[in-house]
Amino acid sequence: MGLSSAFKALSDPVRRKILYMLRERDMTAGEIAEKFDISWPTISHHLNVLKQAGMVVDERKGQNIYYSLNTSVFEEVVAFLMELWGRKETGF
Amino acid sequence: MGLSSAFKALSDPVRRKILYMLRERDMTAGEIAEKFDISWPTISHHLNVLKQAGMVVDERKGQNIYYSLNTSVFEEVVAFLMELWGRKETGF
DNA sequence: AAGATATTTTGATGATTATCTAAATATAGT
DNA sequence: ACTATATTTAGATAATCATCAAAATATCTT
Repeated sequence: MGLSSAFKALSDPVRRKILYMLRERDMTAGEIAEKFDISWPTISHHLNVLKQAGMVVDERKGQNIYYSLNTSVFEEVVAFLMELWGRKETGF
Repeated sequence: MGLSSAFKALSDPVRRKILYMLRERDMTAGEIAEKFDISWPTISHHLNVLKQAGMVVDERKGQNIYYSLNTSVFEEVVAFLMELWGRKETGF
């Protein structure tokens, strides 16, 4: 299920934009939601999809919940693509 | 739409397996379908999803239709992931 | 304990998706 | 032209998904 949920998470532009924002700094759910013209529950849903896919981590600090990138899954995804990309018969 | 359809195409294990098989050699739709316990129309549907995403190319040769990998889209996908993966503040 | 703020959960809805069977199309060989 | 082979298209169904409004939960402040 790892690769499937990761690619599924990446297939939505809203979620890709969230990941792209988190690349610069950790953000609260509210900060993230403000960047979109989408309801908070929908953003919360997207964050949950990313969390289930292991691409983000959340941590509560007081009233806020901070989200941050979890790059370990990216390794798996990139590794799969590189293996696919590099043709088998190529020896180097 | 490019990245979304590419990631969506990659989110299905059947389609990932098809891509993985095509890495070794070009195959006809029939050869591909034989590898799965899924109906031919369903495989045809998956091939069409991959084609729409620009990840495979099809070419008719007589009765057969050959499918082959199209790696140009992979560049785009990997580039996006690498940009996401490499943290912004890292200078090297 | 009561009110304010931040975020998620619930329940509902319309859109998309994976799958099937049956029918249609295209090519090759007789 | 007819038949066999290869593959896709059409039509239907059940499952999943993105979205919203309303309600619930958690933490902080007073």
